[in-house]
Amino acid sequence: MLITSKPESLELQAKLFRGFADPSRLSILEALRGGELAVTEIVQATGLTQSNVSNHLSCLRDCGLVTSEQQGRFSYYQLSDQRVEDLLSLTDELLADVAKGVYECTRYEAKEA
Amino acid sequence: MLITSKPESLELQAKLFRGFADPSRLSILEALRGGELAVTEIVQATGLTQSNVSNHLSCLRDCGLVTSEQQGRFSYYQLSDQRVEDLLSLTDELLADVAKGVYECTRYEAKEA
DNA sequence: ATATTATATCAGTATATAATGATATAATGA
DNA sequence: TCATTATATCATTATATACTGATATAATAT
Repeated sequence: MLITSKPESLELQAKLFRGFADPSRLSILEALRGGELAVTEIVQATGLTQSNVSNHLSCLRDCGLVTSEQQGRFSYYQLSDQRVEDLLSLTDELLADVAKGVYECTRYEAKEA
Repeated sequence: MLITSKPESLELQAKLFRGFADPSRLSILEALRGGELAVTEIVQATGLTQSNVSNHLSCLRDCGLVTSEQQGRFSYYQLSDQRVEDLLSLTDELLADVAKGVYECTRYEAKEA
């Protein structure tokens, strides 16, 4: 096994995963599984603030996970690719099996009572 | 669409994705695609420091993405599930298609020259 | 024209976490 | 025993980023 440190592609892949790596963004993606939604609808569906949703949507769009389309004063967002849903489904399944070990993901062991 | 904010499961799912959302951890996972490795081998394969690798391995284990087995003074790590590889493959593919838009994933638009 | 609605952006704060260097632990070998 | 090797942990620092509240922009409606 030869030595290669972190090439560009790993940075990109990490950024892609980062798009999924936040509960607020996941709730947005989850809402969008039902189809295209305007920002206000996403705000209602998730319970997040408008500002927060807008920031997360920018992130998701920059990550390539969603696409947006303007119609008048509305911006409609949707999942960009079937594989985004596939990733959500796959991790849902995976979680069902390994959830036992995912309580904590810090470098410190779970030291609760 | 009714209102539900962020249930436990979204937190867990986010943590799972977080395991993948770092270039150093991805390089470790990538190394492990070839099969079980001891920590020192991972250090060599990735070029990361021993301490750093050890911290990331703890994270990956806590996230349920890898499992470890002790043999004498060696700890052997391996991917915990075929679906971990599946997720890596799926995002590889997805990246190939949408990479154009993943240059940046900050809330600020890419404002380069 | 003015008000309202939909969305985006900004500045500031708080928190999370990646990396480092040092040290601890524990197994093996001389 | 003592040295070496393999790994884990600790404390610290620096950076990234999630969130908030305020404001800006722009489209529509009255």
